[in-house]
Amino acid sequence: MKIDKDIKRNNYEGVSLPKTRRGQATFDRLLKAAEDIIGDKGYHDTSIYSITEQAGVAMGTFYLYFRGKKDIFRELIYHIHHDVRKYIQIAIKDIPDRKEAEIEGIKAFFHYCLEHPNLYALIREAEFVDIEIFKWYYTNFSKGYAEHLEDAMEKKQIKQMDPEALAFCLMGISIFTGMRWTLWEQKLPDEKQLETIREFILKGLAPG
Amino acid sequence: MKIDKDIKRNNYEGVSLPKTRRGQATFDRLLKAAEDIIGDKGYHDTSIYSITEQAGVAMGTFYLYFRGKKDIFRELIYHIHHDVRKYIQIAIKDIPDRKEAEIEGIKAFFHYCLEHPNLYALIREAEFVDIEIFKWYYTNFSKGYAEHLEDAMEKKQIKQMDPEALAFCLMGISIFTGMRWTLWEQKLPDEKQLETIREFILKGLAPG
Amino acid sequence: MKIDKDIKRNNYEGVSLPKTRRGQATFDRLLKAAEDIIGDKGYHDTSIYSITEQAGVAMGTFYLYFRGKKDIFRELIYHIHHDVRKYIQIAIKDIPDRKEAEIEGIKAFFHYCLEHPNLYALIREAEFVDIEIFKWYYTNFSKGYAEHLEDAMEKKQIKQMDPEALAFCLMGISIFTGMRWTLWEQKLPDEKQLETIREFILKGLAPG
Amino acid sequence: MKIDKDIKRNNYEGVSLPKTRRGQATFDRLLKAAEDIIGDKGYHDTSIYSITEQAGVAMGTFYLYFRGKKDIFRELIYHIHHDVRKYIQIAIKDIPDRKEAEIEGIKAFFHYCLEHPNLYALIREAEFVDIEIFKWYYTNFSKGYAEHLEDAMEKKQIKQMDPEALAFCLMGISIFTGMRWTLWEQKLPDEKQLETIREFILKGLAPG
DNA sequence: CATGAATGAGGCTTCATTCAT
DNA sequence: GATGAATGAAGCCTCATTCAT
Repeated sequence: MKIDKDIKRNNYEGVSLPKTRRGQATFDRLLKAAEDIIGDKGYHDTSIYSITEQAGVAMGTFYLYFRGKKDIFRELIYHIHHDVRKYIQIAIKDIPDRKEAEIEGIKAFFHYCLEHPNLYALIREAEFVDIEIFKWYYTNFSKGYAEHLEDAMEKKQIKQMDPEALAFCLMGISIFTGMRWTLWEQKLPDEKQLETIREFILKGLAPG
Repeated sequence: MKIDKDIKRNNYEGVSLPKTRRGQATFDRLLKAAEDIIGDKGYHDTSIYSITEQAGVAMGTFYLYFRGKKDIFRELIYHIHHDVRKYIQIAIKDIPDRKEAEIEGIKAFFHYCLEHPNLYALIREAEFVDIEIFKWYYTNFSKGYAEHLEDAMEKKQIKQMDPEALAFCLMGISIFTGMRWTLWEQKLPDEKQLETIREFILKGLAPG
Repeated sequence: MKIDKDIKRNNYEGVSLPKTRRGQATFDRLLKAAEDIIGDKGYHDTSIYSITEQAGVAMGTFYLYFRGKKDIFRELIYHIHHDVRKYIQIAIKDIPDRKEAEIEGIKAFFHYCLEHPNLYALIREAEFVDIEIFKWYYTNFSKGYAEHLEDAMEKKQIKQMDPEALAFCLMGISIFTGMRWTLWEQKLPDEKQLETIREFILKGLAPG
Repeated sequence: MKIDKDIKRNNYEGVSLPKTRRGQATFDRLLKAAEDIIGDKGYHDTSIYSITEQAGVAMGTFYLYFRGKKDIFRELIYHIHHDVRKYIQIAIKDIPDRKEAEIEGIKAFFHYCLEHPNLYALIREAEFVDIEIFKWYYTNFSKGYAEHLEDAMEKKQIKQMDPEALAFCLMGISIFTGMRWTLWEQKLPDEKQLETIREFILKGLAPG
């Protein structure tokens, strides 16, 4: 898995970055409050007032930095995107074998989901808040994924297949399984289940 | 894949079934209108008024049959659940080989998604509207799936593995891939992509 | 205290009396239901639907007998009026001394209030539902009261004073005290308190 | 009669006090409008919209200061409570004789009722809007009253009796009589009637 | 006599956003 | 940069009453 060097961030589209240190602190508090509350109650049940209250600022302040409610949500998605990628990258950076890296990447993803129970849910919720950011997220993510798979195909570590379709298969497994164990039980799949997932993927990818 | 013979329907929780023919017609019109509009604009952007308007009844009539917006949404999910299962069941009922049936079931699911572009999205949206119905849906669905897989394992058609984990892997692939091609391009994965999915799954399931 | 021989009841003003035995039963059930529910929750928090439901009839049936919500309320007031008077009359009918009869009448009234905790409250509520019926009730009641007092004045049993003002003083004491012990503690004033009330009234009324 | 020096006001239960001068002005206008309209049409026939309209603010503004209609009503009751007590206190502050003070207190109360025809009715209506505030009102009022009577009993100005029962007798007379002449005729009882009330009370209270 | 579906005005409440300070 | 009062449209829901059967 690969991390975008730079997530394109347009400073003037819905979000106005602060210019002073004090402003930066306010901005950060707003974002943190949004993460907490939207993460907890979802986008639609979160009012901007509750965000500013939690952040300890006045209502008007919100609009100094964000054009509206959707914009802070989008900002949140960018942050999660960045976080997840970094988290996974760190987990797999020393694994030379590609197939093994895939498996470990998925496990890392599970861990992320469990550590931030409602954060990753926001990615899924994005489909119903701002479809464009949702598509951006998965397009972006899958591209990185697909490149990796192509690499591995060239090196004959995995079978030659359509990289995008394959990427979505693997993402589907991770995301859906991750959701299942996060929402239902808030724990990892047990050993036997992990082994099943691992085996299914490894055999599915195996060359020949 | 297996279809519940009967979806348990609790008549007295949030939904009041009509007692006369006239009432039944009204009820049906409301449900159809909800399907159209919620399907089109999503749960949160749909007002109850717009549903009644489309159904050609007065606002108050809505509340004769549903306690609130969530209740008609839940009713909709029950219907979709039933529809999807029936659709898939019909598609695979004559396929004797289990692995082949899985593949065809997934293809049928893709077709369903494409034919009802925004209906299946409601299932995903349910996570953010009524988490219980969302969990009910996938718990229910996965049970049927897992039973089938167990069958196939006993018959050595597929490898012995954890059936639930495997069911969620396969569902993850279908649902995520289904979403991808529905949302991005409104068409099926192309031949090469379908072949990739097929091969990945078949190899992943293969015994030995 | 005296009871109107006949409470004027206009059969065609808001209330349509039933003509058949079956109708009479329905009418009675409606009235009983209204007494229960309005007594319990007050006029404004009672819906006609809840009355018909409790009475076991359909909504439309209500309008066969009552023009609207106010009309059944008014009917209730008539009934309570009649009840209260009868109750008191029975309690004092064998007491020859007028002053003693007043005291016993008040005690009987307290008992009525305690036995029908929320029925007498409806009389007070009438001020805010239908001021005319409210005024009717107390005008009527006070007239009977005043006549009695005049009688007693002629017989020199009590001092010569303005009968109406006196009637309202005595009613004020009964009603306000009755309300106090009903609402706060749901029991009678204790011995010492009763004795205070008794003494205060007797001395106040005493001739000379 | 005695006036609370300070009416306990809980700032954080249903009422949010404004923080700026501008806010205070708005708050006051809302309260004044509520007094006018609820006083005029009663609690149940007053819509929040009509209050805001009269106050010249938008609907939403109401909810900046009051959680709901009940809360502004309660606020009103506090104000009336305060007003009435002050009004009576002023009227009797220079009267040394206790029995005479009682009589004058009641007359002052009559005047208050006539000057604010529908304000005191709100106190009675409170029984059907918010029973707790209603009980608070009379509990509070009667306590002051009873203390006064105890004083007078110690000084042998009036007979030794149960102070609470006596207080409710006197309050019953004032309130019921006050209501009678306010509602029926909007004038004071005439000379003869006043004299009757006066005599009845004075004799009733007389020591010995 | 009785039913119960349908009406629709009316009221309540929330909340994203603006704006004067 | 920050405040917080004010807005008002938008949506929810109730319920007295009517009417076709």
